[in-house]
Amino acid sequence: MLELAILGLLQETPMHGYELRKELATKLGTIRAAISYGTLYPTLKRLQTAGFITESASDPSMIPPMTSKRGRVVYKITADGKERFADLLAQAGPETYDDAGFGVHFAFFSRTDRATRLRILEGRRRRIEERREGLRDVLSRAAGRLDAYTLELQRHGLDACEREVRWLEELITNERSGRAPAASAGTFDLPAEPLQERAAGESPQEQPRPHQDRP
Amino acid sequence: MLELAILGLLQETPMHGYELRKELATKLGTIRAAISYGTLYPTLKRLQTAGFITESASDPSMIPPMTSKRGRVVYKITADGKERFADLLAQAGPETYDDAGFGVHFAFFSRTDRATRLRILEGRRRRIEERREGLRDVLSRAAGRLDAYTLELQRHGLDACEREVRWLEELITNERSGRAPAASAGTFDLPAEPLQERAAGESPQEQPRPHQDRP
DNA sequence: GTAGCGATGTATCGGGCCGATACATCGAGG
DNA sequence: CCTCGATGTATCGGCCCGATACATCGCTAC
Repeated sequence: MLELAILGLLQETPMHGYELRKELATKLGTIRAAISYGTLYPTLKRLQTAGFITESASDPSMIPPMTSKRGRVVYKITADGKERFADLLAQAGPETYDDAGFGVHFAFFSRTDRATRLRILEGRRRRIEERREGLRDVLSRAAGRLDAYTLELQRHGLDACEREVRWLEELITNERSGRAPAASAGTFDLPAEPLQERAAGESPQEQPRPHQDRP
Repeated sequence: MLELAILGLLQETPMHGYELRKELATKLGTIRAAISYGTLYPTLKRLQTAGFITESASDPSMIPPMTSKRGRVVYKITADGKERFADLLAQAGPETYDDAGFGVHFAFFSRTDRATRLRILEGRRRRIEERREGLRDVLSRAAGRLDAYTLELQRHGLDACEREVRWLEELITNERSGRAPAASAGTFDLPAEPLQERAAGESPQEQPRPHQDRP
């Protein structure tokens, strides 16, 4: 799973480990908080051994700070790596439908063809529906055996399942009709913020603005 | 984490591995689908070595089927194990607030004193709030850098965070006012099912049932 | 000036947990 | 009779995590 994510990010631009971890954290923030270095470095080593990435020291593209000879290692994807990435993106096994696997695949959906997107979305939906049925069974059949807290936990979990199924259904509908993914209006809207100049790479300012939350 | 769960279940009644796994699955169904045997058996061995549980072969409490000499191993909690369980229940480290840790602790809240319950609930809330703030940051600051699918993933994650915080807040309020946990009315309702006879400990019938679980 | 601090950066180690796999018994149905 | 699914115990390779160690850079504070 991590392999896919790393290959995907390195396909955009070469990076060193620290940077990679940060990008991973923002791109997959929903899935896992932050990848551990105890995972990242061994994985990078593995990918390197397999020939999917190469390392080159002291990249030249460092202008602002960093003008010294510290041992920064920049990783770059190879042709084999790109091929591998495409393979991993297209093929969907059972591990594609668990929380982590689905999250990573979804995060790279903009580089996945529609047929695969639909396949993954539907596989994930089936998975969640199964979990949901399991919880319903427990709540209706085993309810008497369980204490109030355990029951409450199941209820909350069931709720989350139902919500996710609805979300997936919406996404599937959108995919089928060829619309963009983000048709969910009102899910996230800043009150009166100027967020036009996004889609450009940068925004130089950044005022105090302490996290307004939905009106 | 698993250690806590196993000790907790064995405190209710002695069990063998297979049964333990099933109980784990229904009690922690929200948290992890089903514990792997590749996890369970080594953990049992560890607990045994540590002196928290003991194994005894071929339990006598097997009346209906099972009258043979197969190597069924029944695990029983020891006095040390009970002490250990109480310790684990009471103390809350950082791992108590991640998804798995919190879920297990919550599942045993009926055996936790109120002060600890509140501490854990609040710690979890803080954790989720941090995750939520991270997602809000990404959505407001880094939005231009990310594609529509990644953004949608973040939105969905943010939504889940906000929902969970609300859930936790409700639970905290209930704890403080001394009420039972399940005040969430209408969260779970089958269309026209008769599920009155819950809350009694038992229901004697249920005929066909090969291998009843607990009479 | 210099001492500390937080961010940047690379790397390893022990251990928990998972999926795959192997093997064996039992009751039920074809 | 014979296979199939549930019950049951157990191991192995491998991913991934948290803790830890070490080193440099730029900033602020004394």
